[in-house]
Amino acid sequence: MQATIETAGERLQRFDSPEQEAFLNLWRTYDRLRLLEDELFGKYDLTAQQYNTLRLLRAAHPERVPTLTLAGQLVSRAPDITRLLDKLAERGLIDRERPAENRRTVQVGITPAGRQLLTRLAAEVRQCHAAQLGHLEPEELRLLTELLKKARAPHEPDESRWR
Amino acid sequence: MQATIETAGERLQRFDSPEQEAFLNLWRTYDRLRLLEDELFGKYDLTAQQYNTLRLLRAAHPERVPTLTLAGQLVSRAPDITRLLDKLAERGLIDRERPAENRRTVQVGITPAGRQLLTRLAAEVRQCHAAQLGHLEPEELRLLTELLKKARAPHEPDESRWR
DNA sequence: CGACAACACTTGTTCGAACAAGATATCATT
DNA sequence: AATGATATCTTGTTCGAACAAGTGTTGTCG
Repeated sequence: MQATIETAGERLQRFDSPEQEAFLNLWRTYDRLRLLEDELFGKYDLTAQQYNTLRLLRAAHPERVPTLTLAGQLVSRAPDITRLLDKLAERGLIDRERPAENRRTVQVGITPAGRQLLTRLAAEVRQCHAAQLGHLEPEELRLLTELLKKARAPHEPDESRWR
Repeated sequence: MQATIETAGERLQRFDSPEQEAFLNLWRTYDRLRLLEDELFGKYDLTAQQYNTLRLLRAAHPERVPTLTLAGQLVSRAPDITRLLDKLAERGLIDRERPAENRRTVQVGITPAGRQLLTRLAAEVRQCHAAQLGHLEPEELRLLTELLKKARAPHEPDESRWR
């Protein structure tokens, strides 16, 4: 793993602290990689968040998941989870039911059409991830993932699926 | 650096590939850390993107920067750079001028009020970055930054300031 | 010097993200 | 059984992000 040589003097002109440098690099890298995902999902009129919703529902299938539980498992906060689900439901990719025994919750499930869409997308999604990060060695990928987890660990809610 | 032990079986249930795992962790970590930034900047009615615009302009000061050059240096794409600058100009934090010798470009500069705001924010911003990532060892921070750079390297435009 | 291409934004419009307030259902308490 | 508290979404509204089309300016070529 070869480092980009950078003198302290150079770095200090552009960043106020190593923490800021790391965060801005995190943001920048996210933004660049996100571009590729958006391009792919855009072709299918999906947002990355919608795609991940479908993935989570497929993982739970044939179980259903309450709306807010689902929202808590998403990668990114989703205060407008209801409308996100509205859009998926309009397209017949998910369905919802309000059980008679507890009419407070709304149980969300993926439909056959939703699972079909995921299947149809699978190869392209794998290609996209390979294009994003396939140039890293397996060991680098593992290390990156580990450092990212450690970086956010203090900021994960206790009940988070991402802990 | 101790690894979270995770069996392959466990991981494969949640992620389709190590690349996807890395990307989703990148997204998640960005989202969590971003939360802290947003809270801080929200108090001053700034977005993170606006703050970074001001930082770039301060770095260039007393030089001015053409609008699209500035847009290219931002962390995140900004197709609506004009309106972003409009909002900062309304608040007197930046100013713009159209030089007579080349009326195509718009040269953007930071005002004294803009520099004052950055000064006033400095301590809180440093605290925020410390809260975000201060729990990592210097060596971990350096490694994370390096891996992030390497991860996005193939996806940086040639002329990018982020290369 | 006139047409056309290239440059550097600007504006129109649509859409998702965010926060707050509201609505409905159930549970706990007396 | 009525009251209030809590749980679980839903809706209103505002705002920034994104893409595409439009505008004014300068350079180039015949």
